[in-house]
This record gives sequence, C-alpha cells and structure tokens, in this order.
Amino acid sequence: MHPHQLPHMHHTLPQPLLNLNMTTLTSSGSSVASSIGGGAQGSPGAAATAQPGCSSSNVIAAATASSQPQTVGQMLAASVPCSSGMTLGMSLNLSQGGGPMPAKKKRCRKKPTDQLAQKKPNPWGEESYSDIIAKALESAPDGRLKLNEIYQWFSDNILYFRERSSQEEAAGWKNSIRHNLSLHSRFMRIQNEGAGKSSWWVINPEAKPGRNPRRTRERSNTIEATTKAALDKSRRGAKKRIEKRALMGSVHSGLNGNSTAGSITSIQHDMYDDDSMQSPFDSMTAFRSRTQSTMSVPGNTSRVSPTNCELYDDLEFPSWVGDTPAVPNIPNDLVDRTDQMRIDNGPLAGLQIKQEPKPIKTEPIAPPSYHELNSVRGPCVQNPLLRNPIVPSTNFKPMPLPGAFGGYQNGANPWLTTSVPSPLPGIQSCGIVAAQNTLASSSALPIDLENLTLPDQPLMDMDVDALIRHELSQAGGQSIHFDL
DNA sequence: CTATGTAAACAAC
DNA sequence: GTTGTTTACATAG
Repeated sequence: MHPHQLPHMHHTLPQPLLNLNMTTLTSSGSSVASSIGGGAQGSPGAAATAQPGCSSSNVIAAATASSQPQTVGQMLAASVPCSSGMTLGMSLNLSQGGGPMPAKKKRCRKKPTDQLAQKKPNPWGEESYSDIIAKALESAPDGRLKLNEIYQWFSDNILYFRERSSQEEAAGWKNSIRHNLSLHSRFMRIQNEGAGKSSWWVINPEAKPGRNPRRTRERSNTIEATTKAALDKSRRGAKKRIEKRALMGSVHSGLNGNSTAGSITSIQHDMYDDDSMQSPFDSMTAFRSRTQSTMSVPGNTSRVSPTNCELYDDLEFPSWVGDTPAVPNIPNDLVDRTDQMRIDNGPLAGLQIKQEPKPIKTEPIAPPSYHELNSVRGPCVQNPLLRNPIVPSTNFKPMPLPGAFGGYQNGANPWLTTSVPSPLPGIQSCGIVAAQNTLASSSALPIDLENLTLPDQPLMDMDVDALIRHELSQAGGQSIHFDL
C-alpha cells in the first residue's frame, strides 16, 4: 500500500504529522507551511469535521481552504504524508464471504473531509494526473519525456510526490501516471529507437485543449446502445474467458479477446526489427504484445469478433487523422468501414513509413486500401511526428504556455523557466533521423506506402481478407468490396 | 453517467 | 524490475 492512497482510505492515523514536510519544504513551501498553520486555526470547522484519517492533512486542508487560492506548490507543501506502512485496503473481502470467488479487493477511496472542504480533488491540488503529465511534457524542452522522466518531473515539481518518492511509496502514483498515459488520448507514445529503450511520451498534437476523453470512454462511446456500466460488465472477465478459451484450444484467429480496444495513440517509431517481425496475427493469438497492442487494438477486436465488428465504427479519432487534406472524400460506406484506419492513420497520415518487411501503413492520399485496412490495426506505425521534421500535423499548434499553472512549489513556474521553442522540438530531431530513411515528403507516396499495395504479404492478405469477409458476412451478410 | 484516482493483472522487455 | 495496457472499482459531481 502506498501512501498515495492514504488520504483516501479509511484508516486511523493516530497523530497528525503536521510538521513533517518542513524538512522538504522549499522557501515558498515553508511560507506556505506557516500559512497553513494559521489557516488551520482559522477554519476549525473543517478540521473538526474531518474524519479520522490523515487528520493532519485535514487540518491543512482546512487551512488552505480558508485561504486564498492555493498554488499547487502550496498544496503540496501543505500535504501531509500520512505515515506509510499503514495497512489499508483491507476492508474488502467482508462482502465476499462465502463466495467461491477469490476475495476481490475493494478500494476505499473516500475523500477525506479536508479535501472536500477545500474542494481539492487531490491531495496535491486541483490538477489531475493527466493535467500534470501534460504540463510535464509541455515543459520538456523537446516536448517529450520518457516515463521515468515524467516520474522525475513529478518528484521534482510536486512536493506531494517528492515526498513519496521512495520505491515503495512511489509505486502507486507511478502506476497512476502510467495508467493515465495509456488511458488518455491526450497523450501519445512514440516508440523510442533502440531496443530496450522506453518510449517517448508527447502530447497528442491533436488533443483538444483541456480535457480529452479517456480511451475507455472513446471505446464505450463507440458502442452504441451500450452504457459504460454495461460495457464494463460485459468486459468483466473477458480476459478470463479468453484465457479459458485459449486453454481449450479454441483460439481461432478471430478470437482474441479483446475485450479491449486499445490505445490509439502509440506509435512505433522504430517499427519492428527484422528479428522481431512476426505474423500480424501472432499478436492476436492470445494476448496482444505490449507494443503491438498499441496499434492493433480496436481493430483486432472488431475484426475478429463478428459480434463486435461494428462496435468501433464510431470511434472518435484525433482530428488530424481525418482532417488531413490529403484524405479525400470517401464514400460514406467506405468511410464507415475505415474509420478505424484513422486511428493510426491520423497520426500517420502523411507520415513516413519505414521500409520494413511489414509495411503496414496508411496512405495519406488515396482512399484506404485493403491493405491499409489491415494496417490500421497493424502494430507498426511510424511516428507521424517523425515523418515530417517540420510540422507533424495540420492542426498542430504550439503547446500552451506556462502561465496557467501555478508553481508547484517554490513559486517557480516550470513553464516560465523552460523554453518551449516549438511544439515538439524533440520530434524534430527524431524527424531528422526518420528523414534519413525517408525519401518522400508528405506530398509523395513513400515507397513504403507503395509497398502497402503490393501483395508482399500473402499470408496476411489472405488471412485478413478471409477474416474480414467472414466478419462481414457474419455481421449482416453484406459484402463490401475494397478497391485495391 | 462522466471524470478521475487507485489497485492490480498481465505481458513484453 | 520497468514499461505499458487494460480491467475493475470507488467516489465525486
């Protein structure tokens, strides 16, 4: 159990640890701390109503609540690390009693009164993880960060996390960060080159300012007449079912589980190494591979399961996907069927595609080809941002500047101290690299793309073809013809 | 119902 | 062990 959740748990903390952060407080922090003390006294009510728990935190919360708008830094300074080592999360099981089912843990995430009182959604302030991550990325000189760099940013800029940077304590919030990165369409992962290197994370240039839907939501949205609750329900146990089926040897190419749709924002920068190439369907056999999953998600699922084949038609993809001028009007029926392509296409549209054995990319100009359809779900996608060293997408706009975000601590505003020359400067460097392997600009059809239309992968073509036809026939007996 | 936070299962590396 | 993805669940609005 990491402390991160402490504030949310029902636990009893014997003593407030008010002074705790003092040692870590920075100059501004200390001032905040002092103000906190005063605030606490000023708003006893809130503190009084605080439930047992991180009482100290409650006090602080009350204090901050009574004062003027607090900066994140102040909040951080104010946050009180509940002693770690508490054992939480044990409440569960009670309700499980007797069931044959393994005890399922239940989380108790009740927001402490203090937080309620101060209207602070989180112990560190108002920003959500995704907000903070976005800020971290925006503040990066290159506009991109690796996971561990994001972690570091959190630690460096937010006291709350800094105070919980021990391996044990950080596990929780790091998990949350990863979760948020994967979940929000707002972020995009760029496969880093080189084996064993973690990916770069960048802000999805097409992400709308402010909040962006979680991928899960996108997914659920795509499911007509399906409520999230229903969706969740239906998803429940999907994996187990899959496993079960797999064990039973009933895994047909279509299976896959996929109860999941996947992320649509990850991009493989390095495509696959020759040795890592594998049949497009390999990943569909049982479970997606980590890297492949990023690109193949929705597709896999819908492709395989006749019952789900229509579920993702309405997926919303980043505008850059479809707005690309290069993408001409496409017959509605075709569009409907190929919307999914835009998943990867978007970002990919106009991107260079590395020449690899597995050409899976999309073609920016012509309507999606049959191959492209397949590629939509393909695992390898060149980072769109890399294709063109200059401007990745039509709608790309400079990152929002610092400003709005109060300093997390020290009163220093990371954005003010960090130059943000261009949207994603870092991408440029990548672009250069990419350019070395590229011979075409967005205006020309890269060889790779041309390859796309070549039957160089009979196996895949055939499989896909059969698969799609099968799906379609299952879905409604309609047949769709794709011009190749 | 949506958004968010948190925990955790899993898989790939 | 780290990185990523996904599922599940809790809570607040």
